[in-house]
Amino acid sequence: MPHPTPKRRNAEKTQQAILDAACQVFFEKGYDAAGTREIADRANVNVALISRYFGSKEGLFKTAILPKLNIDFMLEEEMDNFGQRIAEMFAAKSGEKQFDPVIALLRASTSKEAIPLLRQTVEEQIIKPLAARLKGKAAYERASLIVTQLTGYDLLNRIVNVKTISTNNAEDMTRLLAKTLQDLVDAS
Amino acid sequence: MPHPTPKRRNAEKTQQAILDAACQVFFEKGYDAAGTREIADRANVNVALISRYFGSKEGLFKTAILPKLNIDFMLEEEMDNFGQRIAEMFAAKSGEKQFDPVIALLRASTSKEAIPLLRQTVEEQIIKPLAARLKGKAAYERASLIVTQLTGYDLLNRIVNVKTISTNNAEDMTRLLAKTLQDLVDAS
DNA sequence: CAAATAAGTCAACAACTGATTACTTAAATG
DNA sequence: CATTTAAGTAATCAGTTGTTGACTTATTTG
Repeated sequence: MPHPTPKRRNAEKTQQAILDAACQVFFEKGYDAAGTREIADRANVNVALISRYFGSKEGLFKTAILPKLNIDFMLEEEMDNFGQRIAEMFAAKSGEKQFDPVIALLRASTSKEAIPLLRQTVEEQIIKPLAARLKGKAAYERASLIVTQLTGYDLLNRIVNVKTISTNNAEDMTRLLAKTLQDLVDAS
Repeated sequence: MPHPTPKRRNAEKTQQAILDAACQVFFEKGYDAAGTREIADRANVNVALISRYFGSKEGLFKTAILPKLNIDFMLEEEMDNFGQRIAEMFAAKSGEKQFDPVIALLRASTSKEAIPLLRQTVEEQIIKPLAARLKGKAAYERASLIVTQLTGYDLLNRIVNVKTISTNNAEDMTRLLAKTLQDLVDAS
């Protein structure tokens, strides 16, 4: 008896299962290397349902990953200790294996189809709101450099796994990163 | 008469043609998206010769790209204007379409097979020599943060093509990047 | 309960991937 | 010049990719 209860049908739950599985696989493998069949298998769902519900792999990526990108929680508190807060946060998630939308996006950052989505998200959802919180001149430029620093940090630390970043001296690393970021926040 | 002179045979030149074409294609498309057939076509060479001369696509990548990564020329001059020099250099190559090994490596940075090669190169060929040129404490940590900043800058500026980085205010951008880098060089 | 609709399945397509094998042809060697 | 060695070619393998159309089955509606 392979199917005692032949599985209740529920489009909404199926779509959610696909979205959850997509997050996991895109996070682990990036855009290109993530196969629709693997996503469907992990969701315990037929491959064809991806096309049915999300149109295409690109549509699935858009629906699953992009909305998770939100840095509001980084900007809620005061900005005079932004550097320290963020540096500690990035250091803390160094070893994390759990889903992280930033890593998912970075792993997709070299895929032809994902780049336009990524570009818009970085501009609108990340740099723009950050710049809005910066007082003084050249807010966009400073925001951009904060984002490039954090981007490179996550890329080399968590994707390329460069040892000198994660293992050397975590305290020094966090302190220096905090200072670098805060200087960009405070710069005039 | 399709072949008036049926093409002189020269293994060395053939290998060089493959290497040159490989640089171009890896630079343009990254590791995964670069196909062996396209590389062979651009080199005007049969696909099978890639396997013959370089064993595999990975072997070709290793031979073609990795040796081009060399930051010695960045470290030859004095370090008290490092920030300004490098910031100007990175700003200048913003619009470049020509082969750049850094971009080639970045475009490969999310490919499973290329990551180990990339990691070792970043550690040994980039962070290590840079750290050796930094006086004071936490040289490795400061070198790492310089590299992460430049990595993120190139990734978002030249691969993702984030507009706020390239088009907004180039002067401010260069000035701020120069200061950020120099502070990390001078930090104690 | 029967008909209509929605949900899910299956098999296949067409395009592509990296790599290999057996082959042909040119160049070098004696 | 004949033979050996090296260089290059063509066809193909086995695998994967995203996507689709025809089908079956469950759920809801009248």
